[in-house]
Amino acid sequence: MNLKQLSQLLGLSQTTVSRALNGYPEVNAETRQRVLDAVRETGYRPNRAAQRLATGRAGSIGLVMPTADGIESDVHFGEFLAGLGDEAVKHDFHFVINPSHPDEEVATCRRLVASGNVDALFLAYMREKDPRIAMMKTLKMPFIVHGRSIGVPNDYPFLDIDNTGAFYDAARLLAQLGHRHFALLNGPDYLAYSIRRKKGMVRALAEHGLVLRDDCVLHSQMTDEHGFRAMERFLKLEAPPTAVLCSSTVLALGAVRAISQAGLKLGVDISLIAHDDVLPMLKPENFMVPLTTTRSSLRAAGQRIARRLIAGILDLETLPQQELWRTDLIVRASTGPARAAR
Amino acid sequence: MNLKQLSQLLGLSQTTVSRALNGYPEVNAETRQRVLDAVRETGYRPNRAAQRLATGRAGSIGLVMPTADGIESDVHFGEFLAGLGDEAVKHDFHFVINPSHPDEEVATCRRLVASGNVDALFLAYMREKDPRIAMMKTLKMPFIVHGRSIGVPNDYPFLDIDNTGAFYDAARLLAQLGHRHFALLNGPDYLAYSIRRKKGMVRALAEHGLVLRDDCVLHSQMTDEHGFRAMERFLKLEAPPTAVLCSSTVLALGAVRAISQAGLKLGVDISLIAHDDVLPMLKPENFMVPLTTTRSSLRAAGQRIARRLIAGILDLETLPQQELWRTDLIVRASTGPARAAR
DNA sequence: CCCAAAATTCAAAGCGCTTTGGATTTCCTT
DNA sequence: AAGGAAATCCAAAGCGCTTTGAATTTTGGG
Repeated sequence: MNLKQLSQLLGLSQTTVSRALNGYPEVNAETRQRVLDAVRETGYRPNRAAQRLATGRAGSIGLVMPTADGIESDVHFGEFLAGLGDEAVKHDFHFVINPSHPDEEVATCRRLVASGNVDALFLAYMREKDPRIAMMKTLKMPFIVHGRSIGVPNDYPFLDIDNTGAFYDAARLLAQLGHRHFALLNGPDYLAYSIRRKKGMVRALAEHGLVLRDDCVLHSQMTDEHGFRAMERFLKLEAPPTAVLCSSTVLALGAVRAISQAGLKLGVDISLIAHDDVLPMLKPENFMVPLTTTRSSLRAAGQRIARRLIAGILDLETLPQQELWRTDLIVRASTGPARAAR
Repeated sequence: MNLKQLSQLLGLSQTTVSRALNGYPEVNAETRQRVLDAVRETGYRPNRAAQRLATGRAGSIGLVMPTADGIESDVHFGEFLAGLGDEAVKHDFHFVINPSHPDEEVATCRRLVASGNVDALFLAYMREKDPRIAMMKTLKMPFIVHGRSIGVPNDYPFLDIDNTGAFYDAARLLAQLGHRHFALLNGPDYLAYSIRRKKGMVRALAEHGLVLRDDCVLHSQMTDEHGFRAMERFLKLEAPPTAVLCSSTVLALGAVRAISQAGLKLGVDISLIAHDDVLPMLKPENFMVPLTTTRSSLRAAGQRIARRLIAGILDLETLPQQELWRTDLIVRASTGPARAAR
């Protein structure tokens, strides 16, 4: 059943039916109702490909999923996607997900845009001097960056959380509690948020005359295993850290295990603060020793980004182009005064 | 730059250029090379919408992501998606992901198919007597089911793991070790795999004259928290279970915590076997007490499904229509003889 | 009642690509 | 050198929808 058949059935022109369907004003209310009824009865669905070809719009937003054989998947991606989905489903939008090797994201983005399959692009996993931003600015396609790059003009639409501030606050709290030896379990070193978090931490430490030693820093995918192994390694150092910052509760999971396996008590012998993306799968308050965290819902970010993207495509409303969300520092039992300071 | 312009530039007809691009034989090798060169220089990209409209093919596979505001996201979804992606990226396919409230999956599937945006559909989160299968059979679109429904004719293409067998084996092992009181931490009760796993477990127990008590069964989303709370509850029973089966390492994570919090030793006081989807984020061998598991890589399943789907669309090769993968029972330290049986 | 303005409806022209059916050239064979 | 097959290439017809510009019908004021 296509438009032509439907219009013949109704004894109307394609034009009128099309207009009735798309809410144009110049169609008689009664006629419109007839059309709508016919649609319901026949189950007519416009062919999206044709619609797209005619309008140039696609009804979908594109994203590049960094993945490849042998590359670990990122838990956080799914949660973010769920957020995008919550919002997208309300407007009958869908996503076009283009998998890409992490090192070919620029090319993949370009292809995705050129494919005409998407109305807007979502960019994430920002790197330092990320070339995708400059590229997107040359195209006229709406886009939003989740996160921010570093070292490029800051004049693109983004939604980011205050990573620097979050880790500054966290590190400061621990420094104030008297800790002197710090460790950081961070995300991949090429990602902007990792860089910012480290920077925030280093700044706070500097204000207390402290430094972050290179051998107390991990940069890796955020899995339980990496957290465990790194923490294990840190604890074997001659002056092991007593204060640890984690970029994810998943890393924290492994770290906590290493800590208790070493016979140390979290919140007593060693303090830990993790960044909490509010993954339903793993809540910091449910850890054996509830975790102090810097919190910001990844899912909420996804919802917001979808909202902005869709608004941009549909010219609905003008939402702010740049948002920087604060994180909440939530103190639980995993942080306590340093031993020596007691 | 479109086909018309490109063909004018080359002094050829659109037909010839199109054929050169799509590998048809009736075009001179030299001419083809000229076309290819021109494409490289101009950066011409065919408009997918037009291509789609003309061919009816979309170059993408559709999937429905069950999500909604307030509904927890499923960690396993991301890992599976990564698998799909690994394979899809090799053939320049992408996904169209349609978010849907879990209760409206049938309608969403139908819409997705009707939209003409996808060449094939992937179905997951199968339920008992799942209506999507019958629906898909009436349409002519290729599809693959991840998992199997229950109580419907078994004549559709699927890839499933032997859930019944996995949990049968696991339960039998524990029964043989002398355990008499069992518990099950399972996925949502309406999902087919949950039902099968329970069935396999119940069968093994029956063979040993044992039963699975209703108050020792949890059906829920697979999160750490649910695992923790349920286990906590189980341990308060008058005759607490000494043998636990978990549908996911994520549930196991919470369960293990509840167990050690109760002062019990895993593998000694209580035995636990979890199903392991091989999530990079959470490996059973890294648990404080390494977990005995039934293992089957979710990502591998994703890869395989994408492979079959794409082969189906492109008529590449004929792959088996139904596959049932065995799971590996891997014994680690979380299982031991029952106390009383020592 | 008449006529201009407003309200509806329509025919037809794309959107950019694939593909059918033919036309034109080239290549062999006899 | 003629005839037919093979190799190339092309014009034009869609694919199903939106949208422009115009035609037709209604409406309302004088």
